[in-house]
Order: sequence, then structure tokens, then C-alpha cells
Amino acid sequence: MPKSDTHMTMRVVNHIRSMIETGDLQPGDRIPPEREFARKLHISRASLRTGIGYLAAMGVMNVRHGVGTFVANGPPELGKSSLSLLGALHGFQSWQMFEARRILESELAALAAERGREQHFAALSEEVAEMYATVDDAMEYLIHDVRFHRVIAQASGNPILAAVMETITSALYDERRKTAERSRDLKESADLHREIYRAIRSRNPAEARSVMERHLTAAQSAQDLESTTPGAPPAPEAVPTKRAAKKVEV
Amino acid sequence: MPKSDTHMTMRVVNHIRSMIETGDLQPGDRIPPEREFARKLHISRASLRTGIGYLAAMGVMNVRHGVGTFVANGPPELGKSSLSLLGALHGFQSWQMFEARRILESELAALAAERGREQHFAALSEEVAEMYATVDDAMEYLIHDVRFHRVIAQASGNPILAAVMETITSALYDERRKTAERSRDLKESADLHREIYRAIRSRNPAEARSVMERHLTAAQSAQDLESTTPGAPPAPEAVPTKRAAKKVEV
DNA sequence: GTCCTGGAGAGGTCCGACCACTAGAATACA
DNA sequence: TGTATTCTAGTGGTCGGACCTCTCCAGGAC
Repeated sequence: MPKSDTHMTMRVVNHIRSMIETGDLQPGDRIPPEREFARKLHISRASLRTGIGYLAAMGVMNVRHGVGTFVANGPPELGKSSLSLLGALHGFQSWQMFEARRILESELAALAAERGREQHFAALSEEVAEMYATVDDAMEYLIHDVRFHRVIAQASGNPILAAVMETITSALYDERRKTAERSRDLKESADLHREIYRAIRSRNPAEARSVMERHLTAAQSAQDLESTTPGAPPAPEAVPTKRAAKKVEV
Repeated sequence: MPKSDTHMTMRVVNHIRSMIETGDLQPGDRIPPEREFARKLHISRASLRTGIGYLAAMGVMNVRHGVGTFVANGPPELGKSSLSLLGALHGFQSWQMFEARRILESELAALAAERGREQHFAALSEEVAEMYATVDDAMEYLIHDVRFHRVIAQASGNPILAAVMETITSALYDERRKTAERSRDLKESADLHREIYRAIRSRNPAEARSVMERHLTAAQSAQDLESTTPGAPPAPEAVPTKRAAKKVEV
């Protein structure tokens, strides 16, 4: 939706975008130094920087002070803190984030059961094993927990849904960090993950979806218990707006 | 995950964020002029601008040349073009976007059936009527189509999922605009929307989900027919990465 | 070999001037 | 009087060029 010319910002964005589309720029690549690049694009360094800032905010570029600016190469993410920011603005509730995650990951698990490959199964199996091995170390356990879910997202074959999941869980952890770090019942959690793994491996989408939903519901309850803001029951909000019409494009 | 001090950008972001959280800044509000605001924060205008740029990229602020800078007040969205950008970077496929949309909107419809209120039903009904009235004007029809789906998202009571949907459909329209603008079979489409409306109004989540899925599948097929890049069959990608561990942040 | 220091090169911040757009006030005109 | 036009204050957008800070690593001191 960005208009091409004028607006230096978009000029930079589109330029880099096309460099990516033509393959001139690959994930992990470094772009030229700002001064040089700005000269090449016939724009000021300040304008170039606003463009880069935009890309960086979107998670497409990765700026490292004193080193250089790089094309992101990690797993796709929508701007990391964007959800957290939007949450502050629109007053997102904790239960809403959990619900979103539950829905997304359930479908992701089902898709993984349909499309997962042997490599994914192997990776899942390994993470489950690691989880059992670290039931006494919450910190370490969490790492494998996160990896497990990430592998499922990858196995789903839909990077878009995976990116959305990444964004939501990221915001969720942001919030969790504020409360206690302690965790309990890791053994039960590991059992559930093992069930999920088995359902996926046996290519049973319905089962995978259902177990994943059970797992996340349990996780939410556990979280609510030690949180100050208990998960609220669903309660729809105000009236539907009518004014949005003018914002419609195409 | 943004670190507090240093990095002027984050100083600005956090400052505005806290102004939002304390209610000093409400959606639609205008922030002070850059020169004045910069003086008040004891930073340069350039730094203030990078911070604002970040917020704007996230969709939290809305900058209008010659007018002022405002807190966003529309429906929550993750940065508009972010998906489109990420798509260029990670090579998102068209069918993946459709799939993501199908999954999301189906669940959204189910939730709307559970939680929707009378106001939402009325709004939906009105949009359906408008759709029937504009089956001969594709452009006009599309506006009501978009509004219809947006109301469902709102009725779901989960603004996070709604925001994600908004982001994905926005990217989808970006692509659609590249192809022909013509549309056919609007009558059939309107019929399907009417069915969805009825399922929601009668509080039948399963039915709502199912009809919505049918509708979006049909829409995808129609799109594929006149597109140069037909929707590809599902095909999972490469190996699961292992390196992601270091990126985990509790 | 190890440690320290210095410098090159990258991004980060700042300043101050000027450009471009918008909206509303002031003015001209019918 | 009413309407169109022009002017102008205020706001964001761009510029360039100076200077600061951070990283990394070569090269010397030990």
C-alpha cells in the first residue's frame, strides 16, 4: 500500500524491497554503509536512516551499532514489540492473547500432522526428550518448550501463521516475565507435549489439534493462578463502527 | 524486550507508551509538535523523529504531513505492509496467505456466533443487504464485503485475532490489486455471506465456521483462475533449524 | 603466546536551515 | 452577502555536515 515515489522513506523501502525480490539481497546479507548507500541513492543519510528504521521496525532489517545493517535471517516475525505496543494502546487482555495462541497453535498442530516431515518429527522427539531431562530446571525446560512449538510451526508449512504465532507468544512471554518465574508440574507438561508429538507423528490432525488445545488451556489456567490479573471470561466489546469505510482500499 | 534507557529511540517509544498506559494519551489524540516535544524530552528533533517513525511503522502512531502526529484510533493493525515486506523476504506463497486467512476467519466466525451482540448482527445484516444491492458494481460490492468481515472480527471479541486478520487481508488485497479488478458471480458470493450471517445470528459456531471456510475456499479458487500464479498444493519446506535457541527470551 | 592499545569504519545523535503540505484566516470579487 | 481566491502560520519532511559511540581487529608491548 505504500506509494512509490515522493516520501523518501518509501523510496528507500521499495528500493530495498526490490533488491530483495531480485535476489540482490539475501537474508543475512549486509547492506552498504549508510553514507555510501545514501550517496548511491541520491538521498540524504537522514532519509536513508528513516527508511532503514522502518524496515528494522518491521523486523526485516537488523541494525548493529558499530558493525553494520543486515537483512534479517531468523525465523520470520512481525515487529517484535508491536503486539505489546498495540496491547497498551487498545487494552488487550491476557485471556485474549491466550485465546489467540490457543486457536493458532491448535491449527498449526493439525497442519503439522498433515504435512510434517521426518526431520520435523525427529526434532520434535528430541525436544520432548530434552524436556523430560530438564523437568527440574524451569529455565532450561522453557527453552525446549519454545523450540518444540517453533518446530511445529515450521512443520505446518505455513510461515505466515508461524510468524503470527511467534509474535503472539513473544508478547505473552513479555507479560509472563513480569510475574514470578517459577514453574511447576513440568512433568505433566512434558507428558502433554509427548502426546502432541505422538499425534503429529501418527498423522492424526484432529487428535493433534485437540491435545494442543488441552495443553494450552492447562497452561493458561496455571498462569492465571499465579497472576494478579486472572483470565477474564469472554465479553464482547462496544458497537461496530461504521466509519471504517473510507479506510477501505481496493 | 526493548531496553529502557540509552537508545533515544526506545526512550521515546517508552515515554509515549507510558503516556498511553497512564491515559495521558488516548486513541485519536495529537502529540505536541516535534520541535516542542523534542525540547520537552531534552532530545534532538531527529531522535524524536526516529522514535515516532518506529511507532508509526508499528501502526501505533499516525503521522500527517502539515497537520500533526496522532495516536492511531482505527481498528488495531500490525504494521500494514509488514506482511507484504516479510513476504518478499521469505517468499510467502499466495496459497499460504489464503490458508492463513481461511483458518483465522473461520475461527473468528465461530467466536462471533458465540459472543456476537445484537448490534453486530444488525451491522452484518445491513452489509449483506448492501451487497445484494451492489452485485453489479464490483468496486462498491468489495467495500461492503470488507466491512462484513471486519464486523465479524469485531464481534468475535478478540481484537488480537482481528488485528491479525486485518493484516493478512490487507496483504492479500495488495496482491489482488496487481491482477484484474473484475469480479463475477457476486450474487453467489452474497448468498454465501447471507448464510454466514444466518449461522452467526442463530448462534451456531460450527455452522458459521464451516460456511466461512466454504466461502473463502471458493474465493481462493476464483482468484486462482484469473491469477498468473495459481495456488500451489501444500508442500512443507526445509529442515527445522536448531540455532534458534539463543534467540529465546523468557 | 598473551594482553593491551590504537585506529578504522560502522551506526547514533545533534544542530540549524530550508522545503512541502494543510488548514484556516484574510482578502478579493461577484 | 456570499463565494472564491490568496496568503500565511504551523507542522511534518529533507538536507548536509559535524561530532559521538561502539565494534572489531591489527599491531605492538610484555
